[in-house]
Amino acid sequence: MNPITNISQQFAAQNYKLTPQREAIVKVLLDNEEEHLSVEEVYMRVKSSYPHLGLATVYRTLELLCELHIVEKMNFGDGVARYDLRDCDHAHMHHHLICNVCGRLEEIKDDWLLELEQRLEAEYGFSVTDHRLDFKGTYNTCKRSGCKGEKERKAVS
Amino acid sequence: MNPITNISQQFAAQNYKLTPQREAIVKVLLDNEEEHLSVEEVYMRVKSSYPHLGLATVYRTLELLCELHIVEKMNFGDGVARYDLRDCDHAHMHHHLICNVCGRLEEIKDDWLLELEQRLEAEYGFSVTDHRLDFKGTYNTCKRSGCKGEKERKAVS
DNA sequence: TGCTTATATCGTAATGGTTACTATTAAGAG
DNA sequence: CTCTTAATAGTAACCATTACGATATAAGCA
Repeated sequence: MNPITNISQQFAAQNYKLTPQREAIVKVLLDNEEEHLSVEEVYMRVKSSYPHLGLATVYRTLELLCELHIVEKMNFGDGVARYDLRDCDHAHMHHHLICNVCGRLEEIKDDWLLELEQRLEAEYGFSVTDHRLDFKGTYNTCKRSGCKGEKERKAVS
Repeated sequence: MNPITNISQQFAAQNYKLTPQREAIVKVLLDNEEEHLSVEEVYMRVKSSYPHLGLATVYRTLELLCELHIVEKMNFGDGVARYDLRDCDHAHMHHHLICNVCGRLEEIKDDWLLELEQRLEAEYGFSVTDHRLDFKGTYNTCKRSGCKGEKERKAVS
């Protein structure tokens, strides 16, 4: 199904309207699915298709999308919140690799934690609704070139 | 070894001094090892043993402790940075359970990810230096009482 | 003991991401 | 068409964090 139609239905299901502004924001997210955009970045990009849109609307819309579990808010420790479309029912099933040297951020789509989550349920009486798994380290192909260098990285989120 | 002495040596090893202010801050961290204190919380507590201490010093000291890998800076999405003493060589070997209902935060000391990290090395050419694993969900013993209620929780980090 | 230099601290002003607020506009209901 | 409610725009306020200038403490050296 067309993802916009799909999201529109999710809005309607909870008595929210998919206004042109909201639609423009959702489109930016869909067009940049691979990236983790900050509010400011979303704002910049949406301006080209909807120049009159206000920053506050971006904040409000992203918060709403979060509530509807359409996007996920995340924080990589660089001082700004970043947003990521959730992949339908695979919701939380992805992890991140963050390179200390070049800052590259790769997403891994597999879910490696099902077994662990079962163990949490059994041993801790804790039923998981979401998780987050980030690895920091270096790509072996990256070890020589000091694009940013580990030294100047700010402390980690 | 006395943890203060140990940390003092780590300071000296990198030509930093363990001033009374810094020592007071470290002591607060040691005395609250189980909690993840925010800067403001550290500031409040350290005031009782060192009333004259300034907020900026807390910020600077925690940043320094971060650089020395004595504490870890983390972000749980509540808008403030929180700090956690690193457990000597087990550095990154702990995970978090965060309860949606009551907001409780439990720490799990085991490292469950060694196998995964080997796989990352082999399949992705990525060598891990640190990781972070947080689970969100609910404790089964917690399901009834609506201390905070999931509804009013802010969107997740 | 004094002088010099570097390091830390203090208090506060500035910064910048985020939130709150007021007026205005658009959408539905009757 | 009018009333009511929801959404947006623009901006002011908020608050955690950082930067800054002045003062104080410690170390090195004569």
